[in-house]
Amino acid sequence: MTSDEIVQVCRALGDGNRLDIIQMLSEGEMCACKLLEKFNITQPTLSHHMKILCECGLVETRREGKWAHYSLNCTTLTAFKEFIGQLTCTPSDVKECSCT
Amino acid sequence: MTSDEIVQVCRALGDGNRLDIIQMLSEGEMCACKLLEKFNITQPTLSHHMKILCECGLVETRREGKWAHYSLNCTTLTAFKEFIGQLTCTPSDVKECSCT
DNA sequence: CTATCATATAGATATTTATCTATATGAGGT
DNA sequence: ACCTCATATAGATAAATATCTATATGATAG
Repeated sequence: MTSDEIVQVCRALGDGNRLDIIQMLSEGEMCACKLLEKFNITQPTLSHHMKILCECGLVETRREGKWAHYSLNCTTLTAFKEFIGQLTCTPSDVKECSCT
Repeated sequence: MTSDEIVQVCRALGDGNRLDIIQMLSEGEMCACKLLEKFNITQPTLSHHMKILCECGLVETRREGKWAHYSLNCTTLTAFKEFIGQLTCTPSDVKECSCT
């Protein structure tokens, strides 16, 4: 996963509604209509958010007749979790500032 | 860590320059001047990015004379990693769409 | 005290984005 | 064929944001 792809995932998660959607999908597949019930947004706005979540690869769509079922994409989620997991805050030795 | 705080961290990470900064700080504390050398941005722009990273709690500043040393904040980073780590993509049973 | 250096703030601007209303698409049912 | 329902797209708009130049702040050196 490239740095740009990570940025895109972070942008996607950087919205309250979308983060809530992701948390719901973490509990399993859910259809658009069900998601729509849970939020105070219009249908086109939900559609827009789902598009962003899909485009960054975090979410995938299963279409069944007129319904759209969304779920988390394991490949992307796992790669993202790995990336974040690798960040460390081990306090290294205090260094001199070597500028100038 | 509230959902809103997670959103703020994600927004902070949703920029290529800032993500790169975080990756550098993951290797240990670094001063502003050193960071500035690595990017193709002006000093005020770097300052702006650092402010955003600090405001979301991911980064902390240690001031030493005229130099500012930045490092990752362990508390926030750990909480964020935990949040992301908890997301799961276990494919649950395919459910009927129970709308109308 | 003054000049210099590192960083922060102010203000401007172009781009992105979250949201809405209106409309299109496309699948099923009658 | 036609109507209805679920979802997507188009277009508009207000708010947020990434960047710059110019300037302020505050520490250190002479």
